[in-house]
Amino acid sequence: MHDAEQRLRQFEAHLTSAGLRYTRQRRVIAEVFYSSGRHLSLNEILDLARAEQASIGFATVYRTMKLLAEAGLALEHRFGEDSVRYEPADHDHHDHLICTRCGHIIEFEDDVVEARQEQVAKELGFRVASHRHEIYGECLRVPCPHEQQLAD
Amino acid sequence: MHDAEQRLRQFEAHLTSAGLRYTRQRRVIAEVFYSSGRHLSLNEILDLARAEQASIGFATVYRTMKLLAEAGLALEHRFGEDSVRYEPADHDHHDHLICTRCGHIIEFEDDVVEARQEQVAKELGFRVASHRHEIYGECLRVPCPHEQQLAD
DNA sequence: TTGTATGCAAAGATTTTGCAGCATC
DNA sequence: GATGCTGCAAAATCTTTGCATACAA
Repeated sequence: MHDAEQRLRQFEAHLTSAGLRYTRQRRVIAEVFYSSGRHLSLNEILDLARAEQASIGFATVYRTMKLLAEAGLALEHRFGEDSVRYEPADHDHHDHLICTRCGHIIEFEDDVVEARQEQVAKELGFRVASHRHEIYGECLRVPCPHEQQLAD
Repeated sequence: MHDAEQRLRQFEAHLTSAGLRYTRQRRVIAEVFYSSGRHLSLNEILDLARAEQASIGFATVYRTMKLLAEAGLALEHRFGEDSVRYEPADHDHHDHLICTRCGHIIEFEDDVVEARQEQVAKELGFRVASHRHEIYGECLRVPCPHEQQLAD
């Protein structure tokens, strides 16, 4: 995984080149986002950011995450019925396996699947722009070894 | 694709066996749902149903589609940023390829992908309960031959 | 008749935006 | 000092539910 510092610099560069400002709030939000667990909801990011600066508002988190997503530095997900979650876009493409028992999210990637879906799209006359592949299932190990819970 | 009539009978049987009622509204909603295009939003279903019976309310469509989904006769989807869409569960499992230009939705299935994802989950110690695989892309043919628009 | 269903409207939940004051460049 | 940013609150969406009335069995 890329260095969080590198992502912060990329964010700053993105803002600067667009004539936007790298404010204290945006830095704090990006920091907690890149240094914490993946797949965070806006409220989770807000809580983490407020630990650094209590006055930060939800709208600022909302708009900052939109900026990060537009800059290609964060990815938006909507797993199951949940609200939007953000994930740092700091490594290669991957898909997700979601435990229906504890909510734990495992990332995976599979070249065979990737190649096949290109082929399928091609046969249907399509050029792939992006895709989303989520597997929902249950961990076979009991007790479930994944401690993270779907929060918020 | 299964006969729409068959699905209506299954719905009626499901309701009856649960002590629920097969009302005019439920019949109308199921009829338009099974005889029309796939992947309809609740408002699209409402419009179609109101063409048959103008007094039908949104809440009735909402609750009826929930019933159909619980009965396994309809599938809920949430493509991209859209609201929920329903699809008749009247044939084998398949995934979706969504045109980012016109919103047209093509169904596909690929045994290689299906088999690989079982394998991936197994390697990670998971049993697959369900999955969702959506490819977003652009149709290479110009003009786009798909006339259906993402409505509502 | 009796319990369920309906339609309306209101409540919830989440996402998005307007705006007055504030901060950055 | 101008322009963009923040935090608040309100608006906009979409989903879900309470309730009085209507209806199916």
